[in-house]
Amino acid sequence: MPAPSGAAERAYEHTKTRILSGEIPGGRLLSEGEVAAELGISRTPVHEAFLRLDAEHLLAVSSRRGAAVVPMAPDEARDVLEMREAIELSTARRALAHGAPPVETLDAMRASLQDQREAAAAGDVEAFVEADGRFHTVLVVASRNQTAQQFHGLLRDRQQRLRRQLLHVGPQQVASSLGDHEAMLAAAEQGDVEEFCRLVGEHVRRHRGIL
Amino acid sequence: MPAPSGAAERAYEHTKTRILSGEIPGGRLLSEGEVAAELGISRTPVHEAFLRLDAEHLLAVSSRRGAAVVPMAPDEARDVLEMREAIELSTARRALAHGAPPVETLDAMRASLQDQREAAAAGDVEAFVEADGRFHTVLVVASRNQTAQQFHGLLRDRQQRLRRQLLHVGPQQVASSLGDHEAMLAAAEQGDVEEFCRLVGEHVRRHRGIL
DNA sequence: GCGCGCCACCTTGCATGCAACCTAGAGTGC
DNA sequence: GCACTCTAGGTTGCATGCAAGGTGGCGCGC
Repeated sequence: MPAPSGAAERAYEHTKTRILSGEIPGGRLLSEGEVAAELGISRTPVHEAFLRLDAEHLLAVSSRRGAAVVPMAPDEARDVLEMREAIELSTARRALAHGAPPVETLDAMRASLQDQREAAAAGDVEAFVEADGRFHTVLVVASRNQTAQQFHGLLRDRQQRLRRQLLHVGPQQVASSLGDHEAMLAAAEQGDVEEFCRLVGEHVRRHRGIL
Repeated sequence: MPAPSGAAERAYEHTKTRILSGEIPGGRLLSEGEVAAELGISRTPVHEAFLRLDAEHLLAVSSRRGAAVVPMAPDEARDVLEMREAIELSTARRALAHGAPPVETLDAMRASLQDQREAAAAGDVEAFVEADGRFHTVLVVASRNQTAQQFHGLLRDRQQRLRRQLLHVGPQQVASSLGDHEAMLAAAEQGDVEEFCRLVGEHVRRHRGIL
């Protein structure tokens, strides 16, 4: 996101960042005027931003009552993980349908994996989570299914929020994920679809166990 | 859709219906003022409706150039079908995880199937398509995965549009689908997850063959 | 005839104003 | 003390107005 030129875009990014980071707790009421005053813009673009966030199920706007940050149900983590698994399996099957993917794809996975190793070595959990997300996105993008990319992006946002508030990513999770990812990359390099899908399933199951 | 009380909601439903039905061809330029004048409301709620439609990838709004109805790429049908398969497989696995689903779920499937039989007998393709969509939604709802329901709803909208413009649903497709659905219901009644998933795969593959 | 620049029109983005509506709280009757 | 009403504040929904930006077409120079 280079430059949020429009006021509506600024309001959207501003509010979304604050919700995803957990700076605004779930259940908290936001008002359009409040955000508008913070950013020095009018209520109109803030209204649009709130509607977008409502469509992403991050905010629940009630007519003439205000907008509440959607609190996270314990089931939500399970739902989001399940959808991510479904989408990543489906896109992986397509991306690996004709054997190993092109070098650019593998290089992107390798680069992300290298970042993960460095972040893990440095104990930088934030950087690891970021690289982790990128790793899982590579094959989704490589599948060239734009709908899948759209859905996967929405899921990543919500999972980021879950991770901050429900899960506590510790060193052992980092190490475990890193190992899973290395195995997944190896399977992708050999174009072994079934093995890759099996690993995705295990990976998700492990995440789910943390709940 | 009981009563579109708000002006923004009216503008949304109005425009969406016209896009999905194919009344407005792909590539056609729409302007907010045009729709606002048609409905006798101001541009503000129309603007909001356009943004929602843009988020659903039905409309592409360009700043100060107008909004174009997104033309349908031939790949889009494949993408949408693939995502539907992924979501329906995932939700079916959960809904059937503990054997046969509750009676309400099976009854909903049976009711939709009965509507399909009647529509097929009467040669009413529109009614069949409607009941078809309901059938596929039953297990998604039964999975109680709200994210899946949200995604599946978006996919149904886009598939409806594809069906009107790319596919031509004829009597043989109706008969074929009806047969598939009956087999799927039987598998659901017996709680046979693997058989159900296999049938979903075949069903989707058959649809895909029409392209 | 052909290419180029300018201008008028059309479009959206945002600010502002007003009215409807919901909610919380004080005040009143019992 | 308790329930009820009514009012005052706050919030959104929508209309309107204005300005910035893009597009197409006309006219001019060649």
